[in-house]
Amino acid sequence: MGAATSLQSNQLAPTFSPLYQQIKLLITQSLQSGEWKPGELIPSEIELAVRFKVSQGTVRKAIDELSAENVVVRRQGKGTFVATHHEARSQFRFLRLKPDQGDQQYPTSRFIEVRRIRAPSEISRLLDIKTGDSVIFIRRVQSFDNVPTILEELWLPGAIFKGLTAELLNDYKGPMYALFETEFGTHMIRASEQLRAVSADPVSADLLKIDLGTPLLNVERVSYTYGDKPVEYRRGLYLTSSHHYQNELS
Amino acid sequence: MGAATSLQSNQLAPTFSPLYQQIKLLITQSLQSGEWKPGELIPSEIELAVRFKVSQGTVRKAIDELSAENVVVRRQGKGTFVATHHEARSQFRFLRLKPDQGDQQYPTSRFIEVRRIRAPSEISRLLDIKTGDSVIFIRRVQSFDNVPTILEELWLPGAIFKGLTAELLNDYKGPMYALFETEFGTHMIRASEQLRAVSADPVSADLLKIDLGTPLLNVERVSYTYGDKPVEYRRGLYLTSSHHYQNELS
DNA sequence: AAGTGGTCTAGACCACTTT
DNA sequence: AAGTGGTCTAGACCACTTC
Repeated sequence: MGAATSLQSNQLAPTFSPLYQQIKLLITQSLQSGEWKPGELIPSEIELAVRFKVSQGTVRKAIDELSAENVVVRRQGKGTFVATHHEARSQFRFLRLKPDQGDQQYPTSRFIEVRRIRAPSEISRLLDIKTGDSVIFIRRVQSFDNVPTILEELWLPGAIFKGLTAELLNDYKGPMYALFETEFGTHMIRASEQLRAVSADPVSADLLKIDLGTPLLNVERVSYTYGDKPVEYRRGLYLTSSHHYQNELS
Repeated sequence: MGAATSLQSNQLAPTFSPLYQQIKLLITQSLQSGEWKPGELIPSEIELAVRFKVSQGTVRKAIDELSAENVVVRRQGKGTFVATHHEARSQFRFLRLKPDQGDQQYPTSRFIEVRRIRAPSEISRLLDIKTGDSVIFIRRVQSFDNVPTILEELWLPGAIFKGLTAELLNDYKGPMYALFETEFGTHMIRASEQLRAVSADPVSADLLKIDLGTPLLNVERVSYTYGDKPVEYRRGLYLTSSHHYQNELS
C-alpha cells in the first residue's frame, strides 16, 4: 500500500530521506541522549514500530544497519542491545595487534603520565575543539606477558573527561574504552587510523626497552562517538617483532 | 504464508540453512563458473526469483549481502553488475596507501623480475597448493610522481596464471587485478593483510633509492577469489615518509 | 511506456529465550 | 505460553534509466 508516500516527505524529517534512514537517525539520537545506555536492551521492533508509526519491517531495516555498524547487537529470542565495550566479543574490536603465534590476549597497561594541558592547534583541529581548550594527556605502555609492546599517547577533550586521573586508570581492569563508557558516558563507535613505519627515538627505545632505531609501527587514531563526534586522538608505537597488525580488505 | 517451510529443508541444499543463503551460494557458483563475468549484468531480481523458485524478496536479501561484500554492484534503474577491477570506483579497493597531502592517485609499475619457480613450503601452504608446484614470482617497484614508494614481491599459482610474462605486465596500463581478471579469469574478492615495521635491507634500499635502515611498512597479503580460494600471496615494502596506510575501524 | 532496483507495508511462520 | 528476533512471501508504489 502506498501509505509510505505520505509519511516520507514531512512527518519525520524536514529533508527527504528514506523512512528507515529517518528511523535510524531517531534511534541514534536516543542512544546519544542516553535514553538507552551501552549494554541495555532497547525496545522491541514492534514497540519501536508503534512508537514511530511505521511498520516493523521498516524498523527492522534501520536496526539491521545499526547492527552492521556494531552500534547495537541483536540476539535472537532476547532482543536488541546497545553495544558495549564491556564484553569479550568487543575486547579486540579496536585492537588489531595480534601475536604471530598463539591466541590474541589483552595487554596490561602501565600509566606513565596523566596531565591536563592546553590543546595545541593540531590536536584541537582533530578533536574539533578550540586551540587552548583543556585537554587530558595520557602516556602509557602496554605489555603482553610482561613484554613492553605498545607505547601510546592520548589526547582527550577535558570537557568530556573531567575527573580522569591516574588513580582511576590504574585501578581499572579491562579496556580503556569500557572505562570511558562507564565513567564518562562516552561510547566509541568507530575510529579512523593512519599507519606508517618509524624508528624508535631515545625516549621510545627506553620505555619499550629496545634498541635505538628499532622499526616501530606508528598508528595514529581519531575515535568517534554517536553522531560522528571526535572524542579521542591517540598515537601508538607498536613493536612488531613478534606481533602484527591484522587487517581484512573487501 | 508458510510455503517457505517446505522449501527450506531439502529443495535447494542438503543441510539446512536459510533460503537466501542458499540462493547466495547458487549465485556465487554461477559467478565462479563464469556464467556471469566481471562487469556484466546479471539477471534481474524477478528473473532470478523465477529461476530459483523463491520470492523476489529472498533473492533481494541474497544480493544485498553480495553487494555489501563488494561481489556485485547494484545500480538503480539499470540492474546488478558483477564487480570488476576495471573501474575507477574499484581502483583503490586494495590499495590503502594514501598521500599525506593531496588526492590519491594510482602508481606506475616497473617490473624487475618475472620468473617461474618451484613453490617453497611456506608459499605453497599459503596458496593451498603442493610444495614444489610451479609458481610465478614477480618483483616490481611502484612509483608516485616518479618517486619509488613500493617494492613488491608476488607469488601466483602457475596453474592459474600460465602465460603471464614480463611483456604482458609491462604492456598493461592499470591495476594488476584488472589484468588478472581479463587475461586469467581470476577476480579477487577479498584479501587478508598483516602489517609490521621493518628496516630497509641493502637490496630494498637500492631499489627504493633510500638509506639503508630506513623504516618501511611491511605488508603481507593473501588474496582470495570466489569460493574463498587463495590465488595470490604478496609482500610489499611501503615507504611511508609522505604516504600512510589508511584504515577504518568499526 | 517498460524495466530495474529501492522502499514500505502486512502477515505468516520459524528458532530461540524466558516465564 | 508468550515474547523476541529471523525468514519468507506478496503486493504496492517510488526513483531512476532506457527505449
